[in-house]
Formats: sequence, structure tokens, C-alpha cells
Amino acid sequence: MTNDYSFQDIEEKWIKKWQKNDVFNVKKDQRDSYFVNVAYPYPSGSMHVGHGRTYTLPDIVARYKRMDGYNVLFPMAWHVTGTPVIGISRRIKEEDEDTLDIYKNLYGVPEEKIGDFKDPLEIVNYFSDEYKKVMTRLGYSIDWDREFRTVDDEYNSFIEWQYRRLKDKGLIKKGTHPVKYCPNDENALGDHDLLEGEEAGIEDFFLIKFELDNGDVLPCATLRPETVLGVTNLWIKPSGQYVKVDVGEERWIVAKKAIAKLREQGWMVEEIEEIKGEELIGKEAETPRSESVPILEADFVDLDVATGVVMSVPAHAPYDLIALKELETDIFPKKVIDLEEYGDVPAQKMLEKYNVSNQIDDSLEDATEELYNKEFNNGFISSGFEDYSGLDVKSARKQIGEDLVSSDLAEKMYEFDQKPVVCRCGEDAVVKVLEDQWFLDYSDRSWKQKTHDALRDINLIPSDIEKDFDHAIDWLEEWACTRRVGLGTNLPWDKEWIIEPLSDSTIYMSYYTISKLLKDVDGDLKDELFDYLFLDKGDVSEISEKTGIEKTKIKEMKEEFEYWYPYDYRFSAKDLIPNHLTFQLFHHTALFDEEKWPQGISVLGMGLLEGEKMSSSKGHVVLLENAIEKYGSDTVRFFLVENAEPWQDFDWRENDVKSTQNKLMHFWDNIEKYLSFEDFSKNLEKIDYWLLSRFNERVKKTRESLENHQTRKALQNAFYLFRKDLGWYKKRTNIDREGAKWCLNKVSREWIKLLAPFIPFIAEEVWSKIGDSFVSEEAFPRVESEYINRKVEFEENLLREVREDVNEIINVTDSTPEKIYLYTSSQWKDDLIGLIAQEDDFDQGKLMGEIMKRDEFKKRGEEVNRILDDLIEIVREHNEYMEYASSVDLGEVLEGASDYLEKEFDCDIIVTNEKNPVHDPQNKSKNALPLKPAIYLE
RNA sequence: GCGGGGGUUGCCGAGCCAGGCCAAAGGCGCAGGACUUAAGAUCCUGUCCCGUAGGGGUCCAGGGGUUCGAAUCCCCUCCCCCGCACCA
Repeated sequence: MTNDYSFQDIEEKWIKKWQKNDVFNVKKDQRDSYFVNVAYPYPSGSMHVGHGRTYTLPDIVARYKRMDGYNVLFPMAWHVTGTPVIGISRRIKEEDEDTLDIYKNLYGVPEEKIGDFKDPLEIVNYFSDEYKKVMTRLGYSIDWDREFRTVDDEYNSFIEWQYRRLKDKGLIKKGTHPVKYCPNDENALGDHDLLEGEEAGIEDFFLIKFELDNGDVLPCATLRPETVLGVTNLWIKPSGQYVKVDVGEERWIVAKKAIAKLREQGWMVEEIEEIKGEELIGKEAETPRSESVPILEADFVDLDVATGVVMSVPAHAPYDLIALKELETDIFPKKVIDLEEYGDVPAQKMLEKYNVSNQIDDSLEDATEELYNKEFNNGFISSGFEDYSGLDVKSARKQIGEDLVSSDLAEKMYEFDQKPVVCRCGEDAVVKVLEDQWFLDYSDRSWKQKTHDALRDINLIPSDIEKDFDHAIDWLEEWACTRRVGLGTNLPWDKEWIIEPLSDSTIYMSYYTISKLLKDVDGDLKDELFDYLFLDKGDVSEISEKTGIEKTKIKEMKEEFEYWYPYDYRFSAKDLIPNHLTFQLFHHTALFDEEKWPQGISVLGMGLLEGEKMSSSKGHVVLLENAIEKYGSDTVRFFLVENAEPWQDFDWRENDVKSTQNKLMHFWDNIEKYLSFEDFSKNLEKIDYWLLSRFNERVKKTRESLENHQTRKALQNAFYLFRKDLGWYKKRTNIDREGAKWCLNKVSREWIKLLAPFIPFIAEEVWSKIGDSFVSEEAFPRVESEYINRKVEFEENLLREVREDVNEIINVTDSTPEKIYLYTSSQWKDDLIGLIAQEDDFDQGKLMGEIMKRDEFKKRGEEVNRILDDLIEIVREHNEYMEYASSVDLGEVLEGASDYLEKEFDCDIIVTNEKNPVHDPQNKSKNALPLKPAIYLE
């Protein structure tokens, strides 16, 4: 029994055998190639069950395709590029408690090893080893000979080549770019470097210049430049520390705190003198439209946001309106945006709606947000504003902003969209504008078009995501592709910069085709080599000369690339559609010929744990290693892919996993038993043909599902539904028969292969009892159409219905029958249903007319009328089988199953025809219908 | 606001594109039974409501429509999730 088996033992055993026989290490041969790949992991922590699913799905597809005759490549590598691991390493150095807790307690890193993590590469080494161990343990059919890391020299050469070629094509350009920055560390900050404000974004403020009569400039910060049309006054915090500064030719007045920000963003700022906010109150300032407005006091002004100088637009800003009211001025709001049903002072409407009566009311925030959104999306500029009147707010904002900037009446400044943003060192972060930032120019029109074109020919799973891709392609603009810090490849022509992670992971799938051969190459990986391999340019001899690599080696690499590429399917998480998955499309279209563009993309959903989102930082995860330890690899694999379709979110429920394990163990027992039924004669009965037919239907559905990566549906058919079929079969017949044993043996041989991609260890173990080969290399079951027998299936369905009917009667009457009489229908009724079955229109009147043309029915007119409804119902119910209706002899079917029925109901079964029933005290026999016998119990 | 995906029987989730075979697969949970010294596991039966004869009723977010017939097609409304934008 099950207890004799240990899944750990068979896992180790088969992993060794596969390795020894190089089952998954592949190279070009005569077979068709099939290249499956998945986003390479960033190994900075332990794998949880969610990761397990990401790699199990491609493995199942790889295993299926391998068994189906393809030469399948499934490679793996390590994405080490970027900053996360550097941050982790620093935090460990600083003995950050949370970090140490996760690494020691959750991930179980040994105490003595933790010290090594002060070197970021050590973290990567440690966890990539662990990943590899777990992946191997799960039976992934990976070709490990092709493994690499993105910090390897060869890979760096490959990335350098890629970037030089992109630059040649004019797809990389230079510009400025705002980043989070720590003035103390003098470093750009990634999310992992922040104590607070990881989620903070950066937004574009306009600094609109208002002039005092002495020529000093008050740069008012606003996100809504269009509202400058409705300014009634300025706000200054009276207690605030302001400062006069020289900025180029101009003298500005800004919050003291703004000086550092302005400097980081490229302004030359020279401090002249400090002033208090109250000194400015009461003065007049001139708007860019040469109107004069007063400077008033307001405590809500935040000196920490941009310049700390604010303009007031009371008609459209609830804050401004309420502040003016509290000051009891006679300033009247000036409307600039028309918004339906909001009247002359939309802000007033919002104050009323939210019932706001003072400046410190919390709902002011909501009122502001609602009004801003409404105006932005539905508002139009009011009349009386020259060129701008009638514009929708979206366009007006853009237009007015540009106009102000181009006439030097405003400048642009960046600021965080939330505060605080704090560096791990404790210093407040600021926005720094990086000069000389390099961008991938995804806004390039023809590049976008080409990428859209590529998308048209890609198999997308699920197909709905095509729209998301189109959207992403259109939406992407310039992408800042380099960073100052982190691991990775330096930008070849500007070594100060490092190519960031999303930008160095775009065409590496092609690199897998040569990575193994490259390892034995000792030579200079010049661009010409990659040009030749990937772009088919240049001459082998010359390249061999130049690089010092043997010609045969180069040719071999070229052949491998041509053989495997393009890839057939790439798997990746759904949330990477807007960036990585779209980027890799862009880069393929930019660099490769059309015939090398991606063939398929399959996206994966997220993982839940007992219905809740998983989270490593909260400890709400199940580590993959622990799950394997507890349930075994087969169970984990099986559960991960049967729980939901790949693109849907799956839910790891301990209870269900347990139940899955039990089912598999039971399956294991049974199938070994069936496989031991060798050498029995093929002496088959009807029910055996039924089982063979069902099995082949299940094979058909399984194949179809797997082609579409519907692993859940595949397993429903390959496992759960066929199990049900077997259950019926075992109840229906005596399986100690010769024929039954032959049949079970025959089906089991195929069944184990059908499940081999999902549960490779059990499959190999069981298979080894009957064959010398690896089941992983056996042929995946094909549909044997000679065994598909619709008529037998139909007859079996009819029998089930009879059983259900009898059961229902027993339940309703609460009786225990000693005899069950089944009356089949008279010949004329059978003829009648045959006639009805030929019609495709079930209109009663028309049918009746048709029927009454025949004398045999006409003479029974009344009876025909009585049962016509039921007959139509029967025809409808069995629609897909009606072609067999006339050839089925229900009496024979029931007689043939009487052993079963007698056993099932523990009583005698008597089958007769309604024409001369043996015993019919209640005159039930007249209810007999074709395909549905009348029943009498006593 | 834009784009995408959804709301199904206690729960998870099929079905919907190609309307009738749908009271609606499968799993989980629950109930009863078999096995067992017992527990677990396994197996069987049941699991919307009514019903002492295989029947009837109600149902697939809500409302309306098309059709002989709608969970499935069309229109409207409400709600949820994801991405993005916008905004504070």
C-alpha cells in the first residue's frame, strides 16, 4: 500500500536518472524544435508557492510537447541586474531588524551565512543555488547547461552589442529625467532605499511667475496652470521662512526649503536675504495677464511643497474659497471653467455638498479631489478668455502651460506627490533632475507600428490580452533605460551609466540558444560575432579571424540559433504586460528579422494564500521548499496547475492540497494494480468498449486543453472526469473478468502517460514497472478513434437515466422494492420518435400534421397527441445521439445490465415490453416511451 | 476619467463566444452509509424548495427586450477587481 512509498525517494531517484541520461539537455536534431521560456527570476529570497507556479506551468507545456514529438528547449537563467540586492546587502550590513528577521527566520538562512550577504553577489549566489535546487526537485525539465547570470561577462557583451545596435538605429536618445535623490548620500534612490514614501510618484508643477512692483518674482506652484485665468490673490504663510534668491537674471521669493530642491533641479540659485512671510502680506502682485492681485495670508500653505508660494483660485479650489471666506474679504471668485450643474462658483457647490465650514475640515480634501477630477474630465474653459475659451480642460492645461513656459512666464518644477519621502539614512529625499539621462524611444511612430504588427501574429493566451498589449504599445513613451547605481551592464558609450533591469531583459531568450556554446569559447566577443549569429551579417572566416573563435564553433552557434529561434512561447506574470512583455516585443521588432519575432505569449495570474494576497514581508507565504517537503513535488505541481487556469489567480488552500495528495496516492495504488494485469485476453464486453470510448474522449479534450495551456481543464479531463468514468465502470461490471483486466491494463498504460507532464515522478516510477524507457520520453497518448463509440456511450447514458429514475421513485416513496419491472415501449412509439427525430423544427402543429399523414399514427391520434410533448423532450435531451436512436434496443440494453441493476437495488429486475407485460397491476406499462422505460416497483 | 476583466447554486469555480441535452461539470465543505477495535484515509449516497411514482416550482447581480425557448444574445442600472491617467 501507499505507506511503502516515499515520494522523497522516488524524486531523488528520477532526478538522478534524468541527469545521468541527459534527458533535458538538448541540441539541434532532426525533430521540430519547440522553445518554451519564462521570465528569469531575480534570486533575492526564497521561493514561495507562487513562484512555483510560474515555473511549473512552462514545465508542463515543455513536458507535454516533448512527449508529443518535439525537441523541446526549456532554459533558465538569473536576473541579477539592478539595485534590490544592493539595498538588501546594505540593510544586512546595518543590521536592520526587519531584514534580518526575514532572511533568518522566514528564509532560514544559516547564521554564519548571513555575514557573507554584505556582498550583494553573495545573496544572489546563495539564492540562485537554492532556486536551482528547488526547481530541480520539482522535476523541471530545464536544460541547465545553458544557465547564466546577467552579470556574466559574455552576457554583458551581448547587452552591449544590443545597445550599440539600438543606438545605430536612432532608438536611444538623451534627455533629462527626474529621480528620487538623497542629498546626504548624493545618490539616486530606488524603492528599496527608502524608509518612507516607496509609493511616492513625481509630478510636474508649473511655477507661474507673479511680479511685485519692485520687480521681485513670486513663482506660484500649481498643477493646474489653466486656473491662472481665475486668480484673485496669492497665498503666503505669514509665519513661514521665505528667502530672496537670485535665479539667473531674476530675483525670486520662495520658501527657504525650496532652495535645495531648485538647485537639484538645475537652477543656479544664489541666496540674498531671508524674509518672513508676513512681510509680504498686503502687497500687490501682477499676474502674467497683467492684472493686479493682493497677497493674503493663509496657514494651509505648505512650505514643503515646491516653492511654498501659492496662487488662489477660489471659484475652483475649495481650500481657497473657504480661506477667503474666513478672511471676510470682498474678493469675488472668478469662474474660468464651465462645469455642468455647478453654476458660477463650482467650489461653493462642493463646500455645500461636503458641508464644509472651516479650513481644518477633513472633508475638504475629498471635496477638492472630486472637483478637480470633474473639472479635468468634464470641464470647458469659460467664454472671455481669448483663444482658450471653449477648450476642454485637458487640452487647455497643456496649451496654457506651454504658452506660459514659452513666453518665460512660467517654468517647470518636479515635486513628490506624497510626503514624506525619507531616505534610509534619515534625510528627506528630494527630486533631482538627472542630465544626460539615456532613453529608449518607445514613442517612435514607426517602431510602435512595427510592434503592433508583430502582435497581430502572436498567439496570446488568453486572447483577451491583445487589447492590453495594444494599449501598452500606444501608451509607452520615452523609457529611462539607465541608472547610476546597481548591478548590470554599463552603457557601452557612456560608462557612468548602468543599463537597468527592464531594459537588459528584452531579447535574452535568443541568448539561451548560444549560452552553452559560449561557455567553451575563448575569444573576444565582438559585435561582429553577434551580428553574424543573430542578424545574419558578415563573413564567418573574417569573424573567426577577428574574434579568435574557431569557425566551426561559430557555425555551430549559428545553427543552434536558427534552429531554436524564434521562441514558441514565453510565460510571464500578467502584471508585466505594460512593461517587460511589451518591451521585449519592441526590441525584437527593432533588432530581428520578422521571422524571428515571438510566436506566443502566455500570461500568468497571481497567487493567493487561503484567499488572501501573499506577502513575503508580512510572512504570509508558504515556502515552496516546505510545501514539497510536506506533500511531495508531484502534489505541489498538480495542485498549482489544477487550481485555476494559468492566467487566473490561484489560491493555495492547505486543505485542498492535502486532498490532492490523497487522491494522487490513491491513484498511484490503483494504477500499479491495473498495470500488473498483464497477459489477459482481449475478450471485451460492451462496457469495456464504453470505457475505452470515454478514455479516448478524455484524451482528446486533454490534448485540446493543453494546446491552449488550459491546465485546469486538462486535468479535469485527464484526471477527475476519467476517475468518475472508472468509478462507474467498476460499479457496472465485474472487473475480475479477463476482458476487464485487459481493458484496465490497456487504459492505464495510456493514462499514466497522459498525466506524466503533471506528475512526472509518480509517472516514471509506475512506468518503470512495465517499461525500460523514460515515460518523459514516451509518446503522449493520441486519440484512437477506432475506440470512440458513440452508440455505446448513448446506451450507457440511457441506463444511467433509468437508474436515476428508479432511485428517485425509491426516495420519494421511501420504499425498498423487492421487484422492479421495466416496460419498454411498443414498436409504433419507436417508429414515431424516429419520425420526430428527422424533423429539425419542433413546431407542434406542423409536426402533428406531418404525423397524421401516416395511417398507423392516425388511428392512434389521441395517444399520439398525449405523448408528443414527451417525445419531443426526449429528442431534445438526446439530441447529439439521435442518429443512434433507431439502432438502440432498449430492452437489450436493460437486460444486459440487469446484473448491475439487481446489485445496485438489491432486488429482482424484470424487463418486458408494454405490448405484453408479464405483470402490471397498476397499468404502468402504458407510460413506456422510446428510450425511457415505464417503471413499476413492488 | 480611460482601458481591461468580472458578478453563477454554502465556498472555489465550469458553462456564456457557436441559445434548447442546465437545477446547472468538478473540487471543497456539510450530512448519511460502508469499511475499521478506533481515528484518518478510501468508497458509496445525498446536498435550491415542495412532492409516498420517475413530477412540479424557483434560480445564474438588478431591470427591460429579442426568441417557441436565455445563465448564455441585445439595451440600461448597480457593484467588485486590475492596469493607466489625473489629482491632493
